[in-house]
Amino acid sequence: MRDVDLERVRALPLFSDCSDDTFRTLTAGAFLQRFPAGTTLLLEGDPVDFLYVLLDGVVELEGTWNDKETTLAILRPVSTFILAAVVLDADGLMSARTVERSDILMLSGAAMRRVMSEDARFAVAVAQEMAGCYRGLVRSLKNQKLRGGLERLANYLITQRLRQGGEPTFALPTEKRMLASLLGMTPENLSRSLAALADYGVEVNGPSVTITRPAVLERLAKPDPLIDNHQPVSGGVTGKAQRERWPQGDDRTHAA
Amino acid sequence: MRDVDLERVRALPLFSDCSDDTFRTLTAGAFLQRFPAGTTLLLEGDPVDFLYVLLDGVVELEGTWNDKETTLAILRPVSTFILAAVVLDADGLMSARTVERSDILMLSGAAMRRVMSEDARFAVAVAQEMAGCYRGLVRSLKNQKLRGGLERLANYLITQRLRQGGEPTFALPTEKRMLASLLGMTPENLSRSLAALADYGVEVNGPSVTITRPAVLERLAKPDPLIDNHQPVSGGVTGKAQRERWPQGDDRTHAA
DNA sequence: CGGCGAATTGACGGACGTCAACTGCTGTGG
DNA sequence: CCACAGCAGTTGACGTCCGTCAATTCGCCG
Repeated sequence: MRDVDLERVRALPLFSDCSDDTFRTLTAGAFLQRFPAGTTLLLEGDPVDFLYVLLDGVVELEGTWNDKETTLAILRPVSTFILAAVVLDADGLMSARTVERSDILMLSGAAMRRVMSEDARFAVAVAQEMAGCYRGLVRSLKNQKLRGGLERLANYLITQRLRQGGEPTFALPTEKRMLASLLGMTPENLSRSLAALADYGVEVNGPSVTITRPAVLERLAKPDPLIDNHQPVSGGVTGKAQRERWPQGDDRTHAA
Repeated sequence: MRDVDLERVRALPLFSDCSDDTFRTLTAGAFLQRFPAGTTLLLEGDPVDFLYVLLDGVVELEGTWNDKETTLAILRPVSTFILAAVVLDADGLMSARTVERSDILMLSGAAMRRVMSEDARFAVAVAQEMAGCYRGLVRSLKNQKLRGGLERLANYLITQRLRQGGEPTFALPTEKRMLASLLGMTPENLSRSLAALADYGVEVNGPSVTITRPAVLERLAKPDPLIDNHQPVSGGVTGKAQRERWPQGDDRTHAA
């Protein structure tokens, strides 16, 4: 395993604060693996033996019931997933699939649990990570229950624009069918909703979206700091005025 | 504060494993307070200074957006809430309201955070609690996105019956309007859905519900261990056969 | 060049929200 | 003690949003 990758893992909030000993123990038994697109890493209901760390690529977390499935999160590097199942040594509640070819680090779940009780700082970091994930899900649930499809889409676009640097035009991060599932609608309906947003200054061209009149779109979307987590991604420059309106700094995007 | 109450708090998974020192530190600065029904304990977006422990009564957690509100959880004793905000020292993402007169223990959030980094066992317990809450929310989100209103209701009734001891007739734990909000529907629609379940052997009389043909109702509901957390509540006796079908033992019902 | 799957569009139906009227219960004040 | 206001719950009518089915186009990869 390359030092570069090790550095990137060490830089994660989850690991940045633990002792060198702890970090060595965790990474000693770990292995880095490259998966092709479309690989199922973990099946809903199966026991979870590893903590996964996505270093490169894209991973989808999905849930199933009665032959229907829904996307619960779309992960990009660097993020960890299925932490909750690891902490509790329980079966996974969702499946994990690579969307593109992905480099994934796998850390022994047993080692994680062992090390937690020895390194309080690490245990605290795990608790904080879990808390951030929890809050991400609270946001998702409010988003789902309180907003209609069009509003969810509008807010999603606003969030994406900010996450990708704030330029008026940006690219959708995945296939539209997956995006539809994430937003809790059918692909057909996403298509129609995107068309409907033309009236609000949204131009769509394949995966490329440009927001020509942000103010108009915002009046429809009514974004809310208690639902939409507009934290800028690494490299994003956040203006002072904006930081004041969106004071949250915590919250992971998700991750089980 | 009475010893009886202290014992009950100490018995919670969150506190059962920490050192006496830790527990004393936490409870030293704590106070037990009795609130009348309908009291807002915490407003969405406000900073959170305390970890709340519900010792008696009923508390509702709710979220708001655009003049609409939705119930995210209904808590009964003994449970903690807004742990996530305390761990991250962040603003609450949901409001908390007493539904009935409630006895609530309030623990200093600052003390919680301080003590976590000193007592690894406690930090682990916090991480586990957060993980359980997280998984509860994953279930909620799947429930919301994958099932229709009637199916959510049917599963809710099945879960309630099991939680209350498995008798064919049991009582709804709250007003129907709040239940409707929890299930993500309007009161009118809950009313209609309950009526519709008559065909599946459900008899409703005010707050009292009796399930006359469980098998028929289950065929509609299709309960799933990866969504419905049928863990029996204290005192509930779980048969062996059932334990095998529902092997989960973890997961808190929710709690922020 | 042919085929498959993603995306779009239209037509249709069902589920769910909204509005309104009515019932029954409870607590309050004359 | 009764009248009445107020609210939870129910029921009906209606409209809208959204899912389903089908047909078509487009781009990509074999």
